[in-house]
Amino acid sequence: METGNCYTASMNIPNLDHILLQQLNGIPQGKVVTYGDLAKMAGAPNHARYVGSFLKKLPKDTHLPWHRVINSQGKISFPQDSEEFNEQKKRLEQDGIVLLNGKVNLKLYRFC
DNA sequence: TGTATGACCCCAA
DNA sequence: GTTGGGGCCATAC
Repeated sequence: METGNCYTASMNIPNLDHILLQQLNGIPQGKVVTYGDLAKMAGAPNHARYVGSFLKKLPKDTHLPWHRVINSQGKISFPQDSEEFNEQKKRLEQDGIVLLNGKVNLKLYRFC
């Protein structure tokens, strides 16, 4: 199906995890989205925090572009002294996304 | 059933 | 542009 990106809905979500997976897979290389955006795309405007829990549940060796998900401030939700931070930063740079002062320019790289 | 925690968001100062 | 406080939902104990 043609990815229902940028779709907002306020209805009950039967399998939010499944939808989040689809939306996550639908993020093209070189683009990023915020937790709230991903949740909104899945039809759950206020489930931004759930997205974080969802990503945390993902296996470490997953091939999903979890690194393209950042907070609304354009920053990585990990402490700079964390391994995850460097890993995500490295992956973003691989996608052609440049981090300025540890922040991503959402104006340029924000999907949707 | 109630409390505490989390890869968060929005708004105001 | 940055920081802090309050609020949102779901999971774990």
